[in-house]
Amino acid sequence: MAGSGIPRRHRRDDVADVALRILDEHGLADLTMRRIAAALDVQPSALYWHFENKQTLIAELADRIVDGHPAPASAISTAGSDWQERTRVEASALRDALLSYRDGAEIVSSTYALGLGSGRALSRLTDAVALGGFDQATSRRAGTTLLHFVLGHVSHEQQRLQYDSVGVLAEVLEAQPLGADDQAQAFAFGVGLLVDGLSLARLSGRPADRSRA
Amino acid sequence: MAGSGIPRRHRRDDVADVALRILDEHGLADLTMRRIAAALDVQPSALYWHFENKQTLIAELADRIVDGHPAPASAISTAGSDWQERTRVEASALRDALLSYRDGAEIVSSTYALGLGSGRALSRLTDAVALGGFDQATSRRAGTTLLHFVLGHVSHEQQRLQYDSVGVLAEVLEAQPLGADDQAQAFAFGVGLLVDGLSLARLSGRPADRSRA
DNA sequence: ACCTGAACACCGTTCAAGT
DNA sequence: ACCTGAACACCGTTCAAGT
Repeated sequence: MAGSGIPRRHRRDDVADVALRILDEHGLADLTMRRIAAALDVQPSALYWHFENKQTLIAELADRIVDGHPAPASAISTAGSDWQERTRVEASALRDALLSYRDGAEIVSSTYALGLGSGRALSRLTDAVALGGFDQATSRRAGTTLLHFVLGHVSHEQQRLQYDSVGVLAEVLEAQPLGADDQAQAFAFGVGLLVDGLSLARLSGRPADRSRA
Repeated sequence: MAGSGIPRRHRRDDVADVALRILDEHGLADLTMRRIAAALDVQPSALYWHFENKQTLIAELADRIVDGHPAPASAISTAGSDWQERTRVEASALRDALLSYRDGAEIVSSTYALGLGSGRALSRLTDAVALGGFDQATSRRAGTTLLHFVLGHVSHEQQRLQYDSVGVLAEVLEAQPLGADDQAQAFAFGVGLLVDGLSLARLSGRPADRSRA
């Protein structure tokens, strides 16, 4: 029986490990400090020796999710110095990373909003765009725009997954099944729009260009 | 003294009214059922006669926020049948609507993610794009992409506002002040990118086009 | 260095009963 | 039609004390 005898001892990484497992198996709503503690066979208060608070712990998870699934070297070398392809590759890799854990987009999105986490997701996208020779401010804004789109899209995508699995959302207006392929296509569409917009900015020398067709 | 005597009686709208006031004055974190009840001089359980649960109440607030701040008729008539201008106008009006209440973007975003709410924000953007003669699927995807960007951008914007006011976020990496004008410019940049991307799709006849410069 | 035990100050929601 | 009162089953966080 656990619970009697000397207390279990853990390191910071152990806490993050089980938190990530609970996240993936039960979702963000069930990721409570008390549940993490129970899985470690420890009192809830013990977690506060390892992490200042819950948000800090979640920020650690966000970094692991983003870093654990970088763009494959093969795709990067195929893209070469083609900034458009490279941007698509990085966006797609980020999507894969977020999809690799339940509620991954929510985790990364809230961490980003709070100004916590490494910011690696943003810098990857920004660097990919910068390959196109845009000035720093433009690259950063484009990176931010891409990040907003990716986080929003995947959040939505993951909510659908969850509801489809529980069988809710049936009675809502536009409830066609919307399979994985449709989602991937819709994602590529959005990224393509942004990349095309940037190409046009490069041609005309002006972002947010107001010229008419 | 309140609290003694016959119970206060309210209608559904009264509940939403004070909820919206609490949201704007104290933020989403302080928008609890217990606090709303206290402001109405009523027990928390009384709220469940008017709303099925908290999410349903929040969905009502989301609809009010979006509907309460439509694009001005003057801007719409100026845009005329110019789908690009109309899209910019609708995106900008949506941003204004979200900014008009504290944490407005979060409220609308979570409601949208849960498949609740009227979906008017999405349909306005989609309709604006459709003015350009795109097929229905393309208009819808573009509308979704725009919505993700707007929600993501304004969420971020409102988080900054909150932290700047409390004085946190000082020690974070990229902590330049970033005033209201910069935010508006960054917003216009993102919307411009999407609109430009769509223009290009229309020229070439293909969305997410893969042609090189 | 890492954890316990107990407490503090909260949450959303349900439900029988009242008027 | 609208509300009370009481309860249920939770939260995150703090802190003195233990080993």
